[in-house]
Amino acid sequence: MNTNKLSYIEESGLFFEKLGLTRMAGRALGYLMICDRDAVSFDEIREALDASKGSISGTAKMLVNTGLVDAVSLPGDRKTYYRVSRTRVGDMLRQRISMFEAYSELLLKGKSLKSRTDETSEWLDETARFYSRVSAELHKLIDHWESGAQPVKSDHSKKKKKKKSKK
Amino acid sequence: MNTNKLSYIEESGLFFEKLGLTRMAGRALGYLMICDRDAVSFDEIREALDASKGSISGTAKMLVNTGLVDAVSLPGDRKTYYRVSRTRVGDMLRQRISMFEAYSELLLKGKSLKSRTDETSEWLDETARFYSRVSAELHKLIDHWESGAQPVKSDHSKKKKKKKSKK
DNA sequence: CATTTAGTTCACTAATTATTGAACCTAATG
DNA sequence: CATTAGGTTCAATAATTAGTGAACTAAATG
Repeated sequence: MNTNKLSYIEESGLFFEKLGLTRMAGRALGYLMICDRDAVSFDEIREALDASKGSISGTAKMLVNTGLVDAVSLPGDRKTYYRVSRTRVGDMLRQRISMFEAYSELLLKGKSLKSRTDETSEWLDETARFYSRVSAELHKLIDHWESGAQPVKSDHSKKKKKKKSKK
Repeated sequence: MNTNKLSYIEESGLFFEKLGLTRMAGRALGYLMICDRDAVSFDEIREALDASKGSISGTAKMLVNTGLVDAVSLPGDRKTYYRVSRTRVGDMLRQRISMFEAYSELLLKGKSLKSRTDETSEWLDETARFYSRVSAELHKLIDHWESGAQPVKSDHSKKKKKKKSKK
């Protein structure tokens, strides 16, 4: 594999590590993104990343469980293949949104525990409302995008891009 | 301190730990939110959290550096006091948005490294455009909110402010 | 100048976690 | 049935990191 691709794989490893995956999972995902193949076997991933079977085993499970990667099996072939998930683009964001909601709730709970009203309680209240709003707007944005403003899944029809209506 | 507040502090510790702070920093922030005092000294925090000076020292620096907490000093008093930051509500979100932008760029870079067009490259492109859009919309939302759609900072209008005179 | 106050710094401990590599498992194949 | 392919599991290692506590510093106070 060429140097650019190898360093992309490392970059991807570091990026997803920041998001809470393991570095190895980030590497594997980066590899799947750029490897120009429809699906890649367990052992091909292991070799490309120069890692142990144990590590790839855990990594593959993690990526499939979080929905970032799809496992693919083929008739007459006992290997498992992997590829970047065909899920909708918003799926990853939805998880993040739940953090905003949890934050909003944490702030409101904090406010309710206070026994006086002060600038901090006002801040708690406003910030909670803000993140609640952020969450709602993001859900709207995802729904709008996924409802066809942009084509998403391979749908076996002709790819014609419909223009987005102005918001 | 009552049990509810103590467990809120722990809950806050765990929450912010998930966001990448230390557990102690999350505890401190939770404590500042609910402690019903205008500002709290280093040693009061240390005592409330039953932690070491070293830990609170690092924690206080971290919270002030990330803008979540303001340090306050008073004339004729050599202690440093801390309180939940008076920054605008969007400040914390802005940092998160930069991750969406970084993600979008990572995906586009991945696409550019591919030597063929396939479903994965379409996915890379669309997902990149989606997160770029998410980022833009969030910036708009923050600007709108902070520009006065909702009151944010203690301004110099009708809100009455209390003077601190502690010693 | 000596003491006190308010923190800072740092070596160490404790805890967690990713990765390895070898042993193990199980379904398919010879 | 024995072997092999394709993983899974787990004990051990490596690496990172939070928190402690004691030694230290710098500024204010007596």
